[in-house]
Amino acid sequence: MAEVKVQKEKLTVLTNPKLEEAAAAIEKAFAQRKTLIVAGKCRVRYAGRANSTLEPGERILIIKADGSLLVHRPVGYEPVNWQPSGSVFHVHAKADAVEVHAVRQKPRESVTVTFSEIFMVAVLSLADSGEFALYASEEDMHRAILLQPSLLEEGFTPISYEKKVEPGFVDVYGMDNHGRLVVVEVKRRIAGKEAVLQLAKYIEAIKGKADREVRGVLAAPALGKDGRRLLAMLGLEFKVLDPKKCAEILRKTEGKKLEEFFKQ
Amino acid sequence: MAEVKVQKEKLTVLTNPKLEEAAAAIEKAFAQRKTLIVAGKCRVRYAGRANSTLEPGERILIIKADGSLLVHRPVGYEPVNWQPSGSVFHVHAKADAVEVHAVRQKPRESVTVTFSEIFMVAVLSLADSGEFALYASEEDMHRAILLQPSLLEEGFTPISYEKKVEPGFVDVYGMDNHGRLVVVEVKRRIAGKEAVLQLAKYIEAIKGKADREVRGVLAAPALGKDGRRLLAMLGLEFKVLDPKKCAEILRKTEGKKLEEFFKQ
DNA sequence: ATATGCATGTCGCAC
DNA sequence: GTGCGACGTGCATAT
Repeated sequence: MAEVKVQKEKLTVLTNPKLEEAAAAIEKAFAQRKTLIVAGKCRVRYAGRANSTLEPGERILIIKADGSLLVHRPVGYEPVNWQPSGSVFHVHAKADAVEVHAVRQKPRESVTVTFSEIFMVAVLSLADSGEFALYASEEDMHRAILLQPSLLEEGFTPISYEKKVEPGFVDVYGMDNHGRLVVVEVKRRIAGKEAVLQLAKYIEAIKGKADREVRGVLAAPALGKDGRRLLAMLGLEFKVLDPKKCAEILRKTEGKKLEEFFKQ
Repeated sequence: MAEVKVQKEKLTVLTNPKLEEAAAAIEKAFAQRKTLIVAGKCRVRYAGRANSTLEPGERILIIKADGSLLVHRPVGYEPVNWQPSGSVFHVHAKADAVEVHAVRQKPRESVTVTFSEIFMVAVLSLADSGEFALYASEEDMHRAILLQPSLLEEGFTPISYEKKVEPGFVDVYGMDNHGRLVVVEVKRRIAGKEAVLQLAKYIEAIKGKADREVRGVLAAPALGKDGRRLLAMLGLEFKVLDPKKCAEILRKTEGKKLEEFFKQ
């Protein structure tokens, strides 16, 4: 076993520790609310909304201070087992195994990772206050239409956004230059059948209440061919709207006019 | 810097390496298709389907042999940035930074992680052939109904499963003891409005083709109250079906009768 | 607490 | 490749 401690608070790494040493380090990491990385041979069981078993193999276990847990196999983007934040952890050193137990309530579920070998234990104190910003989300597209309604069509005037109607929420809702109501469904990806159906649903809800003519417009970067058929059948319209372009518009205008819309 | 190499093939850990040493180790890990874990202070940029920026902070970077990448902040179940498998990596050692670049095609997108400090580099060879099995999935519920149709109701006789109808796939499709067609939509969670709508859609498609009476049954562990209203309005039915119970039935019967259904 | 819809969703399967 | 729906989806938000 080799232990390397650097800057007591920052990083402790054990390589090929004895199982009991590993267990002690893991326990300590829990107590100190540190970030924990364990690599080793383990078996995993999950019981909760579903059940799962994972036979022995070499994986990476990550446990964070907020009570989230990840088990990663050596391939794949997704964790094979996990626990969202808010879990409570316990570790048991057995004769020839170290068992890490994670339980969360609501829903009641648990993950048990049983290590028969441990290659590495890393305990980290990570400080991270860096801001994360995402551009070109659907929300950005909504905002861009509100800021620059001509993106949708000349003469379009927004009335409200994310308006609650019976079946759910209308993304953007406004009026065209002929006085007709326009219901807009926005999608950040190629829109399919379900987007068209969603729009149709809203249209029906609005038509039932309004005495004006109502148009339905699906705004998305593209329209899948399945959606195209349905759209035509239902007498709805499509408008090309690129998320990146919307993000660009927001960047330029700095969103200075947005407050009027957002406080309504 | 402290380097600990153990079992050359299995594990190499650098703690507080100089940036150029870290870069070399990372490069080598890419070349050898190993699993890589880097902890350090970094900034992250993503450009692709959307764009994102993440200002400097201390995080964990994981890169797997299959070309998947994860950036984990010290809190949260989800990676703040990622790249699914199939990405190609490059590392650049700069004067006061190490830049890791991940690019994938289709969709074209890239993640760049720029480390200004590196606390740890761990390079691992992980062997994992352990089988993963999940129980109580929706698929298990389908199977359980086929094996033991009385779960749905006495006298139910399955005709087919995952039958293609115009709007999509019917989960299970059969006949009741009055000779009426039964369309079954299965959900492994509390069923809401969208499950009811999905069922209604299928019913309409079947009704158009069949000359018999058609019943629609939603089978799920529970029904949300929104779903309840809609279900009543549309004249559909609900049957309690517990995923765990279905998994139990499969476990007992060992699925010996399943082949007849699956080969059809 | 429940309901609703987005997500850089990812993934697997069928056509 | 594209379409389609499941997922232990997770997550934020609004009621």
